Amino acid sequence: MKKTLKRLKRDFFNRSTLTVAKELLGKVLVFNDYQGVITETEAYMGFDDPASHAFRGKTKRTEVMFGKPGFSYVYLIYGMYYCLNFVTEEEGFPAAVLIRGLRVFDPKTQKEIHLNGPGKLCRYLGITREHNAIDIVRDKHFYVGCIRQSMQFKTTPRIGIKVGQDKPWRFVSEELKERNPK
DNA sequence: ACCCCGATCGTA
DNA sequence: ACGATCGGGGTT
Repeated sequence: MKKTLKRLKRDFFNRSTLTVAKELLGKVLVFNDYQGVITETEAYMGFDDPASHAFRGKTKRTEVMFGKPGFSYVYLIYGMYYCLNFVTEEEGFPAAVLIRGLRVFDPKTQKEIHLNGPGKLCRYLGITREHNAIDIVRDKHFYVGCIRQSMQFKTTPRIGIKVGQDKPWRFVSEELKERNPK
């Protein structure tokens, strides 16, 4: 019996970024033939968050962060990895949630694997710059669905940043048996 | 035109 | 602990 997967609508993303980041844990990311449970997220938001790409104002790259909630924000980091975010909050307020961890069923090994890390996650799924600024509330092959309620999680500072470490805006699912990255 | 450096990862 | 690798964004 297949569980029904209810797609998250615009209203889900049009809320406080911290709320969206926490509630995305346990939700199902659908990307083409892949489905995975989100296990780790980080929030980047507003004009007062120095770690956010939008901190210094709107640019070509960060434009989508200022746009409507429910769009993807994909960028290249360190010249070799992509990172996937979902835009949150009302249009004009720059904010997004970084997807850092995913449990997926690997068709090759027939085993569930844990993609821990935003770069590894995008590399495995095949997410690139072409998948930036996609409306994941409307797209047929790229969206987020819900099969269960909420998950237990812990809260920590964000990873890999030199500023904004005072903000505990990383959320990690407690159901993980694997060690935490870093 | 130039330069610095990053929301990472794998190897040492 | 460090190198790979390159585009974004600030500065000249």
